[in-house]
Amino acid sequence: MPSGSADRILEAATRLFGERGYPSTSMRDIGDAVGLLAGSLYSHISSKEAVLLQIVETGLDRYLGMLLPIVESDAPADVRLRRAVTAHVELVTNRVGESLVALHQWKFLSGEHRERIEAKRHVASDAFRRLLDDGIESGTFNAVPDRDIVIAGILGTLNSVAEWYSPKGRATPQEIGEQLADLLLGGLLTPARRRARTTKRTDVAPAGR
Amino acid sequence: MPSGSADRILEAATRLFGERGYPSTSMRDIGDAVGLLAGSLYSHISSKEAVLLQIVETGLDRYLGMLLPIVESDAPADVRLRRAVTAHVELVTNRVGESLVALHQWKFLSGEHRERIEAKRHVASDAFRRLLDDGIESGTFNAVPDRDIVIAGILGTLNSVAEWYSPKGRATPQEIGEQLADLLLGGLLTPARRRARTTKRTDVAPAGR
DNA sequence: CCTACCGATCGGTAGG
DNA sequence: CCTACCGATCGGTAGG
Repeated sequence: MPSGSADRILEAATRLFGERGYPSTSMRDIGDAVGLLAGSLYSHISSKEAVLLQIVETGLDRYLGMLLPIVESDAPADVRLRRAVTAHVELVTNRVGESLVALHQWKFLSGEHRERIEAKRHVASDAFRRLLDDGIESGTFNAVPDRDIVIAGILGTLNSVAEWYSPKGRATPQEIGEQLADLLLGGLLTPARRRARTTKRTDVAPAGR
Repeated sequence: MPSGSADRILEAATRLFGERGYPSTSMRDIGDAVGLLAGSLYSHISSKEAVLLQIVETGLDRYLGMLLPIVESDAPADVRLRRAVTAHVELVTNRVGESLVALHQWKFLSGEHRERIEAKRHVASDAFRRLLDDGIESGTFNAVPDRDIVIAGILGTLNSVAEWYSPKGRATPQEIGEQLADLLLGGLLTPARRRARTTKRTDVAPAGR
């Protein structure tokens, strides 16, 4: 139950950075949100960028702490992927502000801070890559020409949830997670239509590179 | 072949707004890129926000001009969806800067400008909704509990391409488009595994809301 | 935690 | 298209 001044500043900054972006949020905006003057914030924090770094790194660590045990469990690859998808959606919907900052505002970190965050982002996509490899090797997933495209596609879907999710929307986080898992794992096509398309695949191949 | 001063300013602003974001790009940055002083830009443009609006609206109009004829053609729904996916990827990879600005920086437009852009964004998601409805009605697509989740999932994947695509990457825009279409239309699961999962669907249903 | 302030930078303009 | 400048706002600090 965080309620110290530093925590309240961090909470307000998380919300504001997520809503308006880091460069568009001034220290005066954050001060207004917590009832302090801009200058007074510096009794509790060292710099604006240090606040950003802490939000981003906390969010990324939380995400990896959720993702890695799921990916490294010994369940079948498709079960692990489904769990990763639903857990991802639940984390992101539970912490929209933190997720938005961790996903987009890290670009405004400088130098070594930014490099450390980029390294942790790689840990996450590497985990998905292993998961995909496992599934292909075991015959659970279809072989794909380029795994990185599939990974980027999956993460594109999952990360975008932070941008449109509203707790007032029709669907619960669980329902969103299940439906996106169905989309990414099962696809849209009905089984009958899928067979028809598969046999005609070369008809729609690109003309050439 | 645009090469007037106003066009060169627009090109530079498109690249800079896409790379750093609108609030982090100063008129001096744009001036540097085209070899003018910040104040001199105002002989060719009326304001920084007017430049943003023109980039966003041009990009969105270009996108709708591509999407709507595809969605409204009389091909089967899955063919139309595949065409929309590949065309989306080709447009976004062909104009990364414009796409990034149109997709993310419109939030910094104010008042009526922003409202007009939001309306046009709705036109695009409405087109996808019709397409999905057509496919479900004709039995081409599986019925889904909430169409908007599927649409958001598809657009999340497609729009994220602008953030990671590089012309120096392994895959061509055509290959990316085909693979993402396979992912979104066909899914990852092999046919055998798909049947196994489908019969056990209720096992993994959420505990409740 | 406030008062009072710093130098830097912002979008934009007048006048030529 | 430049010179010269405007008021506003920025992140941050000294001193209490």
